[in-house]
Amino acid sequence: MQTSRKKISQITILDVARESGVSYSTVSRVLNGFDFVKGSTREKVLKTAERMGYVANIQARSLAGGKTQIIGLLVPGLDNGYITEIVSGIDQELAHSDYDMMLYTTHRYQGKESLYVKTIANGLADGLILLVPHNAQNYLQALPRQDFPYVLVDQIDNMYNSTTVDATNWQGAYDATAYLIKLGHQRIGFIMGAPQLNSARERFDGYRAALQHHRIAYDESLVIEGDYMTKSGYSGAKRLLSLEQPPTAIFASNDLTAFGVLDAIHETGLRIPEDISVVGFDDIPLASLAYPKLTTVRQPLVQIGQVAVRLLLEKLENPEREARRVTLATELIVRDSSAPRG
Amino acid sequence: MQTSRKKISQITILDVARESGVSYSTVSRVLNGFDFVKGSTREKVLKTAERMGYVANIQARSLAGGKTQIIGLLVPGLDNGYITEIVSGIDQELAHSDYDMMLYTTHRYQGKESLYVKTIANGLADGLILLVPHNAQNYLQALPRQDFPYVLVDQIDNMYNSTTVDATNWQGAYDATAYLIKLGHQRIGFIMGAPQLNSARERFDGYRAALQHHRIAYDESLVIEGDYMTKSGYSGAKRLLSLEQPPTAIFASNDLTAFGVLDAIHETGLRIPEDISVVGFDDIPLASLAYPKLTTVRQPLVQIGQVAVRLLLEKLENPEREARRVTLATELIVRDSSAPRG
DNA sequence: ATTTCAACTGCAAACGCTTGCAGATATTGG
DNA sequence: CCAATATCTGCAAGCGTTTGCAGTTGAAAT
Repeated sequence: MQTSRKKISQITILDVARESGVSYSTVSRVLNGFDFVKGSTREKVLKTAERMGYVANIQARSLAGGKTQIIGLLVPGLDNGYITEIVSGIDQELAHSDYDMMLYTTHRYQGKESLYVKTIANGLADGLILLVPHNAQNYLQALPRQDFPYVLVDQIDNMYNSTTVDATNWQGAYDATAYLIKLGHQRIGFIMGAPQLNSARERFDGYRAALQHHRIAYDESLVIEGDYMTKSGYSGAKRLLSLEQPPTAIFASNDLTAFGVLDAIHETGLRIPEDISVVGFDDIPLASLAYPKLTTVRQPLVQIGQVAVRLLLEKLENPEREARRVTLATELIVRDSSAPRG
Repeated sequence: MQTSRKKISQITILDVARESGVSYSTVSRVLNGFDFVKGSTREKVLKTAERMGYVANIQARSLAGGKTQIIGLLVPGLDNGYITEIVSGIDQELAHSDYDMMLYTTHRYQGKESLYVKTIANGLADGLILLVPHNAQNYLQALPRQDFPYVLVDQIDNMYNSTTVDATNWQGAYDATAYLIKLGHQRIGFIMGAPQLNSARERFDGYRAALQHHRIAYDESLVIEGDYMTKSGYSGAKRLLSLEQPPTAIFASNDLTAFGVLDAIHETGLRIPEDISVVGFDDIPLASLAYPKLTTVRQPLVQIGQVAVRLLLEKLENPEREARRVTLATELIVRDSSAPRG
């Protein structure tokens, strides 16, 4: 048997009730802002609670069926500017609300993912934001109630008609590719993201559409499957550069990947952008600090987070509200890593 | 009155008990790994729980006095590579354990800080890690039990004899300053961090000690009070550069500040490092991506997080364990932003 | 075959809160 | 001044667990 953890003198609703001479249910009602409590009583209770340093016990509140004023946030990890930017947006927006954030990292470990969802939805939180879950369905199945309020970020799902926030992945990729074509590039390498994410697929589609639209033949050897990580950009670029006829530009599916590409190119001694252009996607803070400064497709990451929160709060306020999908616009940011074909 | 949230069919310990034909307390004991349960019974219960998709209700468990297997983490915000690196370390280390992380951001808003501490320590989590709390005392006072297990990161406190992890701030600053002096710099600007943090004070002391030790007169006009933010680096550098006799090197108290310094210098057209050297502190991931690559004092940020977790887990396993302070070594990383005085 | 004891299992209370319902207290009109 | 009503308050049950204590079982010892 483990050491039994003695609960020492927590100040409870009962203490506050005793101290202010009312019943504990009245205290509860005051604390929850219900009507039917005389103004003077309310004042008195509030003051006593304050004075005694009362802090509600969330677990008890939740157990009893009350609101926790917590919203859960599930992210794969924190090792990535893309995610931390969105989290930051969520955090900012939540700071204006009465809700607190509880963040869980899954490390993409499937076991934990659905466990967390269940735990959170069991009452630990009032709502849930899922950040790029690899396969949303798995998560959503774990929801104990169909109507538990949640929002999906950057991952659509076709099965459950979920409320979703994402960006114009297709259009962004199209724009970037078209921009490179306009610069005179014909052989444009593409390093894809993790194919199970639909952002990756959409960007790929955008890339192909731009090629086709400009009557450039699609060359499979120029497309490398990656996983949105720096390493895959590095190895992908290495492969592209070793082709008999290497590309004159590389479009990486995200900035992290682009950094790997930058690295690989630097190693070969080629100059950027004189010898080869590089374009990324996301515009994480690092992008403008890289050398050379990265041309990229900006996703409004902070805003994505903010919108996710707003949608969730809407849903929380009005559970009847139907699901909707908000897609924010991307924007091509031209910096120093791209130039006309030499 | 708000909409009452109906609890829909959560699978409880009772369901599992009924299904496997034992009492609910036996199920509880199986789930908590206690002895005194027949092997066959244990198996059966485990299997049934698995099959039924049972997930423990943390709130109930906590209320009843059990362990939550959650450790709380309080950080000022997520908008800072320094913090996210440490958090990442914490996260990594926790991933190997049976504990989950719950992260709260305080935005340095005092009201929330002690509220969170109370909430968490009320049983929501089994332990607590405090990341750079502006004034640790405030937090620690809020602890309902003196012996609630917690660890302070990068902030010592003299009052409560807390378990602490930090880095050799003094030595790191001393080393950086001495390095600049060795390069021939005599007028070395210093931009301080938020003075209420003792890391800021220690670094300042290290800077002064190095000057003194090398018999360079301390010049107050070369020291600017900052707050560890990029903006303060920018404005601080502007001020330093507009001195009649501007410094030939600037030591910024952290990398974020150094980025501001870089910016300000770039604007004036001065070259780095030919005209002026810049040194930072922390070595956040951005540091090696900045232009020019930043010379800086590396703190083992990820490791700091990991150590914090390890100390906390130790304490959790053995509550009798006395508090201790672990100070990790810093290391000067020379990159491209510093050079001999021209 | 009985007793004895270890090995196991179950009951019930408790954790701090919310909330339906009933009861109490003002407040008003007759 | 009383009844009727509106307004407020309190009791008690219940949320899903843990755990002390008492009870049951079964095998070994007599």
